[in-house]
Amino acid sequence: MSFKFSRAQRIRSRSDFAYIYEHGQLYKDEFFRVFYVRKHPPEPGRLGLSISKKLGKAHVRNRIKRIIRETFRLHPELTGRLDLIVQPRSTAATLSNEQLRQRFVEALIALRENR
RNA sequence: CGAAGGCGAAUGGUCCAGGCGAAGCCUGGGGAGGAAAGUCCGGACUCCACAGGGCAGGCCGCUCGCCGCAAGGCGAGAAAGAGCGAUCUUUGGAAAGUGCCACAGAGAAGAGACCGCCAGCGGCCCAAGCUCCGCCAGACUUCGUCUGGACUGUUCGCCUUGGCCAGCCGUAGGCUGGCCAAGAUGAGCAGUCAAACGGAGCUUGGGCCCGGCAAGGGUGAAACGGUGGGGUAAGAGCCCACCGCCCCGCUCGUGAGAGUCGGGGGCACGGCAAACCCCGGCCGGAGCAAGACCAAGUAGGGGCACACGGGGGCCGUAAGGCCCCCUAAGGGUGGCCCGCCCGAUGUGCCCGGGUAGGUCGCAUCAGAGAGAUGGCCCUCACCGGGGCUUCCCCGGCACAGAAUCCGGCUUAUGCUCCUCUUCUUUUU
RNA sequence: GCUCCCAUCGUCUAGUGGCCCAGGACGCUGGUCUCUCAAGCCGGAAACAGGGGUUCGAAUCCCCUUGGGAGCG
Repeated sequence: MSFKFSRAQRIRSRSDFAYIYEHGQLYKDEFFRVFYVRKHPPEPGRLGLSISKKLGKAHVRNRIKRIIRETFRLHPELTGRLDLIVQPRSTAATLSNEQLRQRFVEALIALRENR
């Protein structure tokens, strides 16, 4: 099985973002806000990231994005059939890499049970 | 993540052929920085109907040389300042003009006289002494001579000091008014004693006014040369010597500047230009979300208004600067003027409608287009700590990440290496 | 990414080189008033984002840093 993060797995167009913000559901916890939409013809999940400059300088935001993307790639069983837009909150910048991974997996599990 | 290559063939355009060729899959060279950062200066590039001259504005500023369009950098120097020193910091013009220099202080820019010092001349007042005249009293040696002409009390006015009270402003405290006490002084009245004062001149001392001085005190961030001598009523570059300063010349240096040089000048010329400004150099404006092309879509939309374009005073050809009135006077030249250009066209306002896609710009092998360059493990090197020390264990390794590119500046930073020098300590 | 703007008591602000160890309002706080609270009256604390420079003197002028905010086809 491939763990690539192909272009099809990314939310890219402005209209897709607008649709998910408009029609999606919202999950919130201490570290993330996640907008998500369940797709009825089952398709691979897609991910969009939105990080405010308030979280830190460019290298800090890059680290958070990489860890979230990595977690998304490694857990297709949690993200299938979902379009996600993840907004990390400013508390996420204080987490270590390992903590960030764990918290995001926990968030995805909570999100699945919330359906 | 990905240039490139291979497999792949949907779909599109064409009458046909030929050719182009998306997604997906495979291989895959290569893949963050010295600051990629801040966006503080520049440049390339693109557009702005854009050939030129200017106004305004911006940036830069010791000298010479080199590199550069420029910003800036490098090297060698100059002056001033800091430091024991190595070294570091600063840099056009204040004698073109305008402006500012609070408070304090006498005076803040061709300044000033508060305290202070002062001879002579001058004016006024007071005190003391002497001389003279008149007046009074007494004594005596009787045409006159000698001696003396003061003190005390009280009333009123004014001044000073102290105390108390009231009002006002206030942190202290101050101002105004009233009362009391003391002192000084002027006028009136009274008393004592033998008697109860007037004038003129000179000298000395004191006070005030007019006047001379700018040495000293004091204020300030800053006070219009310093030291010594002469000089004077007291003083002063008033004069002199030395030091300092300014100007001119000469010499040296390409120059900023320098000189134990020569001459002149008694000396004036304070600070601020990161205040306006002046001088010199450079710059047209905006910015890759610039801009170009393709596709789709709309409409070659409708209505109303406007049509050479203000006036006056001073400097200037004009922009511009200062002041006033009237008001919104085609548009473009992307701050403005001249000039130039457009004009069945342009602008302003109102109403209505459409797009939010793609490609290029966009990279000399980093390069996307919701934005890659990552995580974990192993090994080695380095740094710190510890231990059972040819080894082992634990921890650490910064600042921070391209989005058109390039040149600088500034700021943030861990470790390693190299070169030169100073100071301190120790040893010799 | 590019181009700009702003920062003064807890909040809103005044200030445009010296009169400012920074003024005002609301809020906070101590006292007074009241049976109590509020209002009123009297008083107090509280700020120039940070650093460096120019100047005799900086909230103000210049530079750097930090933190907020706005615009763009």
